[in-house]
Amino acid sequence: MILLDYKSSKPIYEQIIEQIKLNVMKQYLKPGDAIPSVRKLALELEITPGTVAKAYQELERQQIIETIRGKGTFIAGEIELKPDEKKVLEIKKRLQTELMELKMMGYSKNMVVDLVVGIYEEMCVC
Amino acid sequence: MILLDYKSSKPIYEQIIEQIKLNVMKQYLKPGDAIPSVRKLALELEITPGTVAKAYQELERQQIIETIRGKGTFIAGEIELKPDEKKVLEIKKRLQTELMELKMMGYSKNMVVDLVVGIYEEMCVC
Amino acid sequence: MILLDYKSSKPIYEQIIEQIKLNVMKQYLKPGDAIPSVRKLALELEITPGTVAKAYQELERQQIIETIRGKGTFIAGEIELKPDEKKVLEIKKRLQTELMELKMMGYSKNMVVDLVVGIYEEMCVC
Amino acid sequence: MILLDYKSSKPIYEQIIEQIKLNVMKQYLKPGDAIPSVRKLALELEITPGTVAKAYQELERQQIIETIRGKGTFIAGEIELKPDEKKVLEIKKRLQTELMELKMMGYSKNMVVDLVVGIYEEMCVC
DNA sequence: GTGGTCTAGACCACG
DNA sequence: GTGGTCTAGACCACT
Repeated sequence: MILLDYKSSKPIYEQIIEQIKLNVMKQYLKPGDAIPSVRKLALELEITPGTVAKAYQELERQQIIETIRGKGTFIAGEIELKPDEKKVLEIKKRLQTELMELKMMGYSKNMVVDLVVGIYEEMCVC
Repeated sequence: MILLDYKSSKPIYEQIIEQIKLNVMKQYLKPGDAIPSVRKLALELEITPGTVAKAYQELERQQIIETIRGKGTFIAGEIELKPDEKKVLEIKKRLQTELMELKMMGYSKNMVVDLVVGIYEEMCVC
Repeated sequence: MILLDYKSSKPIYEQIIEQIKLNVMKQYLKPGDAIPSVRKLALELEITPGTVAKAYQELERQQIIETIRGKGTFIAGEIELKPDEKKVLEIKKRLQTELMELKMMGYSKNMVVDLVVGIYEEMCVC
Repeated sequence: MILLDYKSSKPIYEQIIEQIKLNVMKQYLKPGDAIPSVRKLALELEITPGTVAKAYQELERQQIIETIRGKGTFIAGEIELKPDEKKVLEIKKRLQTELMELKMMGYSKNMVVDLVVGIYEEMCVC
């Protein structure tokens, strides 16, 4: 369910966050579903519990998951869509970096759009 | 010409690389144009020369610039477009991360496409 | 009568203690009134009896309730007001934390006082 | 400058967060001021660097401080006051808990207001 | 059983 | 020098 790239420079805890978000978006994980306990996932991924805990805490901060004391961790009931101007700006900057790389490799506007649409559609059930 | 965000988590040297590439793409910098020496740029940006040197080294490796001993540093004659499968894959992964964030903020496919087209067009003279 | 927030970081048993105290203060519960047995309340709140028992023990220690073997549990006859210097100090510390958060959100002194008065008045029959 | 209560049940990293916020509010720390490095503060407080790092990361998330790569950590330039409905509700709940305790010790409305005003005024320069 | 916190180290990239 | 990440444990409170 969660695949890590241990060689990646992207921190493991961020990879976990992303994978779970992706699973939620693809509706493999639905509101109320339990996700593995910190220790269980740590064993499964062969990492230390602290790293999983860090990921879970960030996900809880983002209200993607909810922890119930002594019970476990669950996908949050309602995930609110709140557009955040500041965050969009950051994302735009990062997108620019990537689009620039593509453009330098000869990607035209249409090719870029096709690529983006492909990624977007693959990401959801819509 | 080069604007740095010292608070950003993106390394300064990467920001320099990116800004110079952007200038090339917007044709503010054309093949053969001189770019400031390491020391001069370091002074201008109020950073240490080592950081600028690191950026220039990487740009030279990517054949965006050329250093001619005793003369200075220049934008490379011809920048070749070489689509690199591996690199595209990496970019796709990073794009997915960003698109996911947008989707979680309520961005529809069309909104994402608009955003991307906007960034792409702003990036070039086309 | 007792509402729990299972997602809250505040322990369930503490929530029970607080809710019962609140009921006493609002005079929904008066000296001599019976309160549900541990098992009954546990069933009602869908939690384990141990958690309810823990709450009742603490309430008994604070002389808010009294357990009469074979009869049940009741609101204590007279609840004494004993100002406890040490406890007030602890409360002040915690209040400071909360007031600081409010201040950082732009709450002026008057706004804070209004808020506090509102909470206080809502809490009692006065 | 930062005093910890090692016996407190309040996590050390939260105590650090609070103390720094307090210092900012009292204007002992002003925008642009450097705060001790993770290692330095850890040595000073005789705790491990990880705990300090956790506090600093949370403060950065709240935009109270800013870290500049390889340089250090500084008080943020502008601290924005953004009232957050949800957060206020949480604070109200916690305030209710504390006010209830006070009321049970015989504190009248006026006494509570005096206490709160005292804490608020002590907290700032205003 | 659960998650939260903390220790005492380590390694890394950055400037 | 700086902060960020991670390990491999430990202890705690809660259910």
